[in-house]
Amino acid sequence: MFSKTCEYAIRAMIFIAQKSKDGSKVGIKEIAKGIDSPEHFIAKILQELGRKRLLQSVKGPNGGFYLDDESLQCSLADIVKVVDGDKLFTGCGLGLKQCSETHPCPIHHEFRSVRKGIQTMLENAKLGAFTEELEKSLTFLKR
Amino acid sequence: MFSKTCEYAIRAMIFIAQKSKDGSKVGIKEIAKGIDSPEHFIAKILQELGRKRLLQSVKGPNGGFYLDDESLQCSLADIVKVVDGDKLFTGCGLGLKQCSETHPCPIHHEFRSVRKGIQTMLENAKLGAFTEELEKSLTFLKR
DNA sequence: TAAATAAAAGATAAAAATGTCTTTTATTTG
DNA sequence: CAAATAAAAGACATTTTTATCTTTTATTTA
Repeated sequence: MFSKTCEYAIRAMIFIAQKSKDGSKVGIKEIAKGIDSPEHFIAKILQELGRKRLLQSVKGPNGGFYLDDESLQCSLADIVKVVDGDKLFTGCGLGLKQCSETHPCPIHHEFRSVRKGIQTMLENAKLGAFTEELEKSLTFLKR
Repeated sequence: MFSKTCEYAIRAMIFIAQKSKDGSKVGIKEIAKGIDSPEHFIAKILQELGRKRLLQSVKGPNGGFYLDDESLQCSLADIVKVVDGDKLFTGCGLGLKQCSETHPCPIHHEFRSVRKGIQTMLENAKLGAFTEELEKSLTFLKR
């Protein structure tokens, strides 16, 4: 469904969101451990998300990554678009570039509703909304 | 959503299904052209589908690939399972191996219904059912 | 201002997916 | 049976994705 890169991105952003709720910042080492990902690999991903303003960071002592109030309103769809592009939301299920509403592939119409469901779900999933269940250990991000 | 390999596989199987309706067989060259894919690459994929009995073939003059009545009843879900495995249907959206109903990731429950939608859609899409619209050029497989 | 800290950036490597080319095997037909 | 045909199989190449390691830049604190 998502690339591995995107899975890491989502997990990291949810992790940072949780840590950001009380205004604190979190270092890349802690993030990598917290979501069980390669440190430098997730660092690259976060740099990209930072450039796209989905995430904030500061260098130096007491620095780290965090999400401001606006970023906490980001949805998973926003992250997916930055990392994997929007082919999941708009691309043809069979990979046909010329596929469209008026020139559909054999599964175009069936796919439309499925895709819509994915998009709606991801757009409604705001980063700030995962904290409570994580705190209560009703959900998890590593193992 | 699917790997490129799987996209080719589905396109090829729908193509062969169409040709098989009148009992004729179709060669790998014609398939590759018909779905706009690399010839030897799709050949490999069809060999695998053949080994799994989703597809029939005969060698030699007048040989080629075809689908018997049973294979025409195959669903796209069957093909996806052979080519991409069942991670699309059962895997965690965030790539967490330990994720389950009782130990869910933050998006587990939201994902369940989306995944179910995909699975239902693919299981209901039988290879034999695409022919008519293709014949009428209401849908297409290349460009 | 010097030292320490932590992200940013760059370079390289490994693994997986995708694509191409050649040889082998099975089948049919004359 | 010999030749032609077409799939099966094997070897190899390229591209993309994923992962690792090193250097640079920015910031803070003593």
